[in-house]
Amino acid sequence: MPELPEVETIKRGLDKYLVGHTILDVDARLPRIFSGDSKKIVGGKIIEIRRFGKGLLIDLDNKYSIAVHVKMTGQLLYKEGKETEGTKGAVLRKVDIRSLPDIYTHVVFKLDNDATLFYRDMRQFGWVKIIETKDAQEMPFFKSLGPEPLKDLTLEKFKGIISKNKTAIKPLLMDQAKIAGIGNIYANDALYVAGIDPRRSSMSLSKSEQRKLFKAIEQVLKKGIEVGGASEWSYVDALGGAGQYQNFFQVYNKKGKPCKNCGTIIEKIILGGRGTFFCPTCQK
DNA sequence: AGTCGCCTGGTA
DNA sequence: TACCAGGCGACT
Repeated sequence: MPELPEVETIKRGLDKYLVGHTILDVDARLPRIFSGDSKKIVGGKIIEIRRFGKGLLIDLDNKYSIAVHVKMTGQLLYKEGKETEGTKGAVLRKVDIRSLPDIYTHVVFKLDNDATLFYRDMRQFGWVKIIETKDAQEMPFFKSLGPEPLKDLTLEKFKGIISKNKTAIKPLLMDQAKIAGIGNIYANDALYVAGIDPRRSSMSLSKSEQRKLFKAIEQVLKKGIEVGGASEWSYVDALGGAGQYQNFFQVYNKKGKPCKNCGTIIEKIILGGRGTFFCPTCQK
């Protein structure tokens, strides 16, 4: 699920529903995606959810944390207690929480008050790790992240990153070590909003283009968060609900459709191994 | 910097 | 049947 706005939406859902619960039991059904000692978190109370790039940390009050990366199809799904079961799950649209756990559910966290947290992942690319909270920043994934848009990625830092690299601008935006959180959807859309060809060498951008791209990144990420992320594929929020950013795609997944600005047909190429969509007229 | 592998499912 | 998919890491 993927990118910053989607993971942020999950985080906010977990803030609302998961914090305060005590973990009573952990059932790791697919050991390949699970690491660490599940016994360490039993009895721990969830006190905070933190997001770094596309990764999440669920902190407990006993010095342990659950680190989660959902990669392409992972989902963190919260089901409330029996007394009110269905009032949240029933309105669900993409994943019916009442049907869990199913064959794609790989970790089940049994919580107090009859609530449950499920980690569900069709493609099994994601991971769940039990770690000591103090070790989180030392994990390779979290340690390698660059600055975050909408947080510590300032225009000055962005200009520095852009001007020091000669790689194509789109793969650079998606390099988590350079900038954390941008994935394929928002990289495509931000470059469209900024009017920049995704194949351009990063260092070839003018000062004005650097500023436009910085603003475009903030704009598309903010919009993504505002509408709860993009549920074009399997992404859902913590209650199994769909986001709406797919209705606001500028160029992502729009091959063959007319550009919203000039009507030119949107093209698709492969860049850095990923599908890349752009308007050959508006993006130079 | 590019390609492949990890997996499963949806679509042409 | 072949190719595609919000990611990432380990290879060349």
